[in-house]
Amino acid sequence: MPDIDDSDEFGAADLAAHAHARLAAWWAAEARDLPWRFGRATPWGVLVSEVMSQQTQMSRVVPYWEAWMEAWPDAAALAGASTAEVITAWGRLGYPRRALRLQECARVVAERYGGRLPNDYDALVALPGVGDYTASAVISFAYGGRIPVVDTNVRRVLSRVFLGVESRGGAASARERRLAADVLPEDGPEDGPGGGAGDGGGSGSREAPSVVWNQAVMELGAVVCTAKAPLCGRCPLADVCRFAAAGLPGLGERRTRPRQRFQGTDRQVRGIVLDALRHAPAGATLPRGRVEALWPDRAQLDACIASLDEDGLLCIEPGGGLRLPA
DNA sequence: TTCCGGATGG
DNA sequence: CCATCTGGAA
Repeated sequence: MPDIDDSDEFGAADLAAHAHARLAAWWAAEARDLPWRFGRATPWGVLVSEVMSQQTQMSRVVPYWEAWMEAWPDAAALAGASTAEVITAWGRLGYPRRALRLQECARVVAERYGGRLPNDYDALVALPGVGDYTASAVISFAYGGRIPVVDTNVRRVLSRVFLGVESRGGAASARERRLAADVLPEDGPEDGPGGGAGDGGGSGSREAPSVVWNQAVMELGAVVCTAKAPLCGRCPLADVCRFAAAGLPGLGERRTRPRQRFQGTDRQVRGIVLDALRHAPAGATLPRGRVEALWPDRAQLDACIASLDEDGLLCIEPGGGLRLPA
């Protein structure tokens, strides 16, 4: 289905030609040297980096990723770890359910795919903890495949540059997805899959234009084209950006819902409980008395413990003591 | 005080 | 739609 606004389509395609070259040059000069970039990580390592990065700033992810990959270099290794080890190693990255899903994912990859991460979208998106974003990111960044990668940063950048408006909260709109597909550069015949990480000798020298574009758009959104305070003075696309040309209308107006505070929420309580378990001796049970001292609101505490139990993040012993799952 | 690379599963 | 986690920086 073609875009309703034809003039917009042609305009976008025109801007894209400039944007591709500008962003590629910017990426070559400015990309942060993260350890899973430039062909230095296996596809599995790239997947781990994406899962960790979904929830945490890169600067905090890097040391966790390095320790994690050293402990469990591939899916088979992670599949063989105990759940308690995995939860402990996840540390304070946050959203520990994702650590469990990553291990479930590793077990599926190990058992069903012989330890090799699939390289097709349908197989990837069927893995535990892998949705559209992560599947696309793995195909592009790890396998060098040509596919749009759409996360919040990408939506914000593309919407600003090509449409001149802020992207809206909630799921990506059909128009945003179409835009991401429309402006994705074509890859030359010699730029096909395989140029990325994983196979290819690890030089990481030449990535396909679509791969560079995907990474560069995300990077631009992370460090320059930020939500509330974009650094247009340092943006390689500033002179072709429709949002800048329009005077940044409605800058930062994106969320429909005000952000939930953290203090006093179940999320904080769950974090406190899990952190106590991480610091208990390996395999030990945290006695009920110690558990009750963790949070003054007994009803909330017990509700959170029950939800952690349901999530598989801890086990409740008969006397009310808690321990990490085996 | 608000913001960060908010995606995934229910 | 809704819940999920953390801590440092701006």
